[in-house]
Amino acid sequence: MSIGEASAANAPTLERVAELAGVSRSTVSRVVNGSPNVTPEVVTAVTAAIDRLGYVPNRAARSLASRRTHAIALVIPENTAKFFADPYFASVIQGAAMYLADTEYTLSLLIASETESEKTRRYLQGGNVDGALILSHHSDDSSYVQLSQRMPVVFGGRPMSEDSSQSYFVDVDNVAAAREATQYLIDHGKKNIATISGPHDMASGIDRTQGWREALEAAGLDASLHEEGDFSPSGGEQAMRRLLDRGQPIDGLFAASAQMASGALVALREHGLRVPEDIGIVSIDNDYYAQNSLPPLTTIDQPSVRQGSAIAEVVVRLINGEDVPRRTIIPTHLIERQSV
Amino acid sequence: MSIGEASAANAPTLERVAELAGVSRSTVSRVVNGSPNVTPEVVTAVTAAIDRLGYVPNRAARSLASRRTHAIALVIPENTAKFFADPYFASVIQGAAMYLADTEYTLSLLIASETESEKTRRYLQGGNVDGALILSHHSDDSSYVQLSQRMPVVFGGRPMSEDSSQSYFVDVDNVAAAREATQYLIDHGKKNIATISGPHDMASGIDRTQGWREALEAAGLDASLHEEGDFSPSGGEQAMRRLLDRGQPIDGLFAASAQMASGALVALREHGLRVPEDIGIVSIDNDYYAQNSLPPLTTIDQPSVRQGSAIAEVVVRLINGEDVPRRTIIPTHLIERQSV
DNA sequence: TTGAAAGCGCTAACAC
DNA sequence: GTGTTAGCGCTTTCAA
Repeated sequence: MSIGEASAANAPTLERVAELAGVSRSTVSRVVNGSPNVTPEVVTAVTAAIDRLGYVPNRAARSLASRRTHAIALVIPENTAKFFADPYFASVIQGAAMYLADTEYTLSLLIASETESEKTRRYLQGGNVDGALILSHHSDDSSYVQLSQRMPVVFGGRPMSEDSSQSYFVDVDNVAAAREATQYLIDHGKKNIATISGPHDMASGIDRTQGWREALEAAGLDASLHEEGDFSPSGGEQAMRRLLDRGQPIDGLFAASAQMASGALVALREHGLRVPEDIGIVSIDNDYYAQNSLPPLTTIDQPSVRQGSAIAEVVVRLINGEDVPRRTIIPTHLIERQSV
Repeated sequence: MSIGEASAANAPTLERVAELAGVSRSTVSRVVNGSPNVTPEVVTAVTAAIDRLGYVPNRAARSLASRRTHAIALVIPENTAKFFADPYFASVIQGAAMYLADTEYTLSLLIASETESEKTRRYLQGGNVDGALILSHHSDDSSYVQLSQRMPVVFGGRPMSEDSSQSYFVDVDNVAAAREATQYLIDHGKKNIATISGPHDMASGIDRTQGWREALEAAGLDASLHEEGDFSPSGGEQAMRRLLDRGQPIDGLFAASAQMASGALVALREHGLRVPEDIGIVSIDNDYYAQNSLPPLTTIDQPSVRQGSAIAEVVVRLINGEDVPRRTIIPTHLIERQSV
């Protein structure tokens, strides 16, 4: 016998509790599941027996009988290394895990590596979880949108799909956030405002670029200074170089992530450009990069921990059959620091 | 019927596969579990049936019958916010999740908040997982060491306990790493080498301080410049201030984490001290703090992703009844950058 | 309000 | 090598 079997072997069963309390197994089950149709005295007796035995329901048996797993999958996108390097995702996981810690649900971490996507899909479809949380949804992975038809699925960020209106998602208003950031630059007298955007196959990439453009056009300013990054510091650094190489005047930068802004700072320093004297920067994300860059960044705070707890809450409510709005928008706010 | 039940309801069962393949359920079970005692032809037939039906074993039923859950808990310590802010932990989780993605095991994230520690304990003891991974083990939480007696438990980092020799853990050689870092400073002519250490109730905190002291004493240098931090940037910043406030000369600093080193940099800048001209710094961790500080830090790389995959591997092998050494030491190496 | 009985889908002896 | 037979521990009609 391996060590692993030891604990399960001696675990008290519902039947033992029933014997000790002098009732049937059904009754114990009702008490455990909080059924209202049980006499208070019986509840007391059963509860006492449960405490005495230290009874914990066997999750597998429960799942098998009830056809519910009490597990929720958190699907992590293909590019794992980048995923974990980004503090945004860590915060979202944290929020989701913390919310679920107070519920009866457990979080299962799933790595959807490209080679194993079929395995992941099967796992999800195979009734192993009651719901799924999908993060960082690119335009090329539509399988998760399909999954929505078979079980509750909630996306962190608006999913890229024709019928995203059918999906449940929690997001910040990226367009508005980008507009606000850009407007801040405009209000501070900047005239040549560039953007380093996110990838064009991610909703947050597209929407933030749109917000930047809207603000610029509303102010009658040029909106051609656009280079794309991948949300990472090095992506930001390279995009900034390309921007600088254009040889056009730039006095303002809207970076779609603080990580990219921090990378841009490196390129700017190389070129002998000072922030905020020569160029003002506003970014999105209030993470370590925003707080510890030199100078600290004026940025839009998108509460990512809260976004994590929100996607978890939505999926739980969906599982419970509650009526939940398809889109949940988390508010953002601008934090003024020294980069403008 | 809630959405959640939909998928499970139509899911093909092992029995359907058996019918389609014209064999008994036991045989299908054998094929699914890779039993060697099945004719190749039967394997082919059954595999074909499985593919045709898109059969996925029901995890709950399997667990119930086999008394194995195929789930492994990753227990995250009480202070969640700090936990997630530290890239070290994110890397360890990443490593563990990636390793398990290639196995039949699933990772369940458990938040062991102080208010819910009883719940966590119950969950673990209740046969919900086949094994547990414990990170960041402080000296005051001995319950997990006890848990080792009931199921395979592997610690990330040497657990703080009288009988840590009884536990399985994966760690770097913290003493040697700290010694090497300090020696590097000595070799570069530093004479007054301070340390900002980790907490004194964590093994990594204690061991790294010891390594620093050993190197200093071996070189006949003073080992009194010691202030404690909590591995975080702000902890490092405050510790550096206390060090500076002592008014003693300091020309070298060994920081027990890159995060603390990055915080120390802030305090140093305030005092008008330059790195590496006035003071040389070596830290531990090759994370983005080490890479993106100004200047980039000379540091000891402890491969945390690898540590994560190692704890996962050890627990899986333990579950499989294999013989595994109680301690697994991951090698470290020094990366030279510009802080010395 | 409670109990009896019938599975949930799978594994694991045990026979053949 | 393969099938038969019991359950694993729980939920859930259905009666009482």
